[in-house]
Amino acid sequence: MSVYDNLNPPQKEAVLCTEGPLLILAGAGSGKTRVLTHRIAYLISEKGVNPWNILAITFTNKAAQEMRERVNNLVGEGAESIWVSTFHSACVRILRRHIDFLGYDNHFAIYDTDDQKNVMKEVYRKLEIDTKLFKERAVLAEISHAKEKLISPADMEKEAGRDRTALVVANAYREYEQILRKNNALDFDDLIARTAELFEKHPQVLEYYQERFRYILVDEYQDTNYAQFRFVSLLASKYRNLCVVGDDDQSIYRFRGADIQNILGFEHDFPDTRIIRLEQNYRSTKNILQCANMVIANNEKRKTKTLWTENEEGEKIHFRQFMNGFEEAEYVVGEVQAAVRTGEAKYKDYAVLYRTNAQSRMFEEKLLAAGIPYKIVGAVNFYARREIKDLLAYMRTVDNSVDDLSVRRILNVPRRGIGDRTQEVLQDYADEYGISFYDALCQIDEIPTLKRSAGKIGSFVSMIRMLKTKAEDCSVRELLEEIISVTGYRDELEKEGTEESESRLENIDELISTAQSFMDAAKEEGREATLSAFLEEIALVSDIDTVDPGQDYMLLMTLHSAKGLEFPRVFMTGMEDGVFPGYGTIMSGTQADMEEERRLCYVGMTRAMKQLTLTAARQRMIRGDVQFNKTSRFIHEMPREIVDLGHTVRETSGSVKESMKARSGLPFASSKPSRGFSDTAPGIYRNNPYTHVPKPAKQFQVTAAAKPDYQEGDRVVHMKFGTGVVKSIVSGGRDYEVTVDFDRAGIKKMFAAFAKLKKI
DNA sequence: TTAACAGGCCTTTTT
DNA sequence: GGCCTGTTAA
Repeated sequence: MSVYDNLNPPQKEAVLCTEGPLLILAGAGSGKTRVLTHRIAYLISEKGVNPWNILAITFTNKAAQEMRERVNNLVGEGAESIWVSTFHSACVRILRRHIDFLGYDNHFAIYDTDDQKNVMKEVYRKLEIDTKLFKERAVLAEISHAKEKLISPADMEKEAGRDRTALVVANAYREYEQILRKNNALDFDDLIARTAELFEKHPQVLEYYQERFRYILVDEYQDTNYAQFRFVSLLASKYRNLCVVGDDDQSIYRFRGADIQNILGFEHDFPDTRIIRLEQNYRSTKNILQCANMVIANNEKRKTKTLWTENEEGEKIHFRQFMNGFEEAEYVVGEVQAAVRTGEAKYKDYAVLYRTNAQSRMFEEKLLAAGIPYKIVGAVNFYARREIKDLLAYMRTVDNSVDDLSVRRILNVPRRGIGDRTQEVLQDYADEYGISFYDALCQIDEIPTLKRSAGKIGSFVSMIRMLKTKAEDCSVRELLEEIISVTGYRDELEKEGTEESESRLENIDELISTAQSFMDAAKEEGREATLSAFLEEIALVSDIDTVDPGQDYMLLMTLHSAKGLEFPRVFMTGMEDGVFPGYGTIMSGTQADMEEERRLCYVGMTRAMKQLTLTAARQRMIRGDVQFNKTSRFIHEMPREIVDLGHTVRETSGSVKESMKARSGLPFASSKPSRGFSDTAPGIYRNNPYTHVPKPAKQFQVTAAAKPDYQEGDRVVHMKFGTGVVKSIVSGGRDYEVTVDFDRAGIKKMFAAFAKLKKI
């Protein structure tokens, strides 16, 4: 009896089939991590493959960590030389060694979204782009998409042709790249794109890694983008031992460039592919699975498959609707509290999932009040906090003073009386002589116009110099502590004495302990704890990675963050049209967009092992004002006979159960959406002890905005965009969404109440 | 040069 | 509701 006998037949087949391209279509909870880890073990112990020759790629650090642990347990000796990492960190490792082939310094910095925005600001200033006409976010998104497809600024420019708008973006892209290069920095997309470029331009480097990684495994293949596909296929093209695992039904990152074609066309990209399907689910109850299957079956674009399970039938799916988000949160908190009190469950058995991060606030308040331990994943990344970024910018300056962005960030933090004006002069000087911002600081005496600030800048420079010297022979932690004290950063916050400064200080302490544990970990693994390595690790860490399974707290996160995780009990909240699926998808989305939302729903549902509760609110505060939403269309797609609606139902209007019975036999999916659950009679679902007495119905009438006094085809004038023609007017619940083709600014979509268009 | 205030604009989703 | 930008007063 070997370890492989515990696998079911298709799983076993996937483990044993080690040579050549292999596509494993693994449904949710079908044990794919198990297959991957056993496969690695099999390669090493049965096939005599050198661990050194194996590369396993995952999407999140957490998944990588988990796989690493399981591989370690299975393999023992030699496991540490297997590369188990995310796309991003694998690429960083490669680039640190070989990016000099592309003319970069191997000490490059990694820019996060925040840094990218700052670079963009500089681009706008240089090219005199109007922030009103081109949103930074949008341009950055386009650049990102270009990089995901390995499109260079030159390609983009060609493609733009004579399209003015597209040309501006292409120019911005080129300038953006120049700044990054000058700062010796890469953004997230670059990590992949530059590695692919490196492989393509330097065959000898590619060959080195092809020899190194003879066996490649890729998890979550449905979420890879073109650049990642390139990276993987280049690496695998020599030995062709490529095993990818994925599930087209769980593809939820199309918006950031994931190309579902990668998985659907895998057999085409790699002829002679063996395909194995894993359809037995080991995670969820029959009811949960059936419900999820029913929902996903509404998608047209998918490889049809049906998950099944031998698990017990389990509880019904619970659905509860409330008057507002407030009561929804109270219900969730109450349920958890009750179950924990009776010993039926632990906090860590629970996860609360929602569509957007903004929805976490309500739950956070209630949990805080109830004294329940919880952790919110991903709301504001720890490393994105101001104080942390400031301190990291100091460290980055010490590490790589060509990184203008970091130097500029800290030049006047804490306040040193060096203002914008001075910065501008310095930047101009640096630009003129083609030197870095930091070098300009060093040459302050050469700039006559800055006599007055020369002293302040001089002392800043000597402080950085001192830190640089210090960094050479002290640990990361010592350097950090030195920075905190010598800059007066801590003193400044301590003087403030507000609640906010208090929490900032706490964060700083946490950063210090992060540095310490980084050093400890490095020591244990026999690595050197260099400053660069520390900065790199931090750049690639996300929130979910810091979840400690030993602690008993409940988790709150977006549906996206939940992918790859499982919980005994799951709440999916905000199940309303307009929230989930989102407003934008309903109003202006394509069918493909809606299908992605549905897959997201499927992902959420299949996270649950034993208990799944769906909640919705009738009215909800969104962006400051109240919105009224129908129950999510996804709810209506679930089979009603396995959904429990709660029991406390107002008798007068006929119980819900009664009215349901009248349509018995019909799954929700086939009754008209608006009738499946009552959306018209408020106050029916008084199904929890916290529910307040419902208010009179008229309070919940939707008061639509006044219809605009222009029509389709009319010429209108807008304050900023000038004149244009109205293309369409769509009623969007509380306001009208107007699409206008402006003479100068192009096509814009806007809300009538905001836009204040005037007919001319 | 900076702090304080008003107004615009916004939201998916993340490595 | 909160973040960012631009304006103004000190």
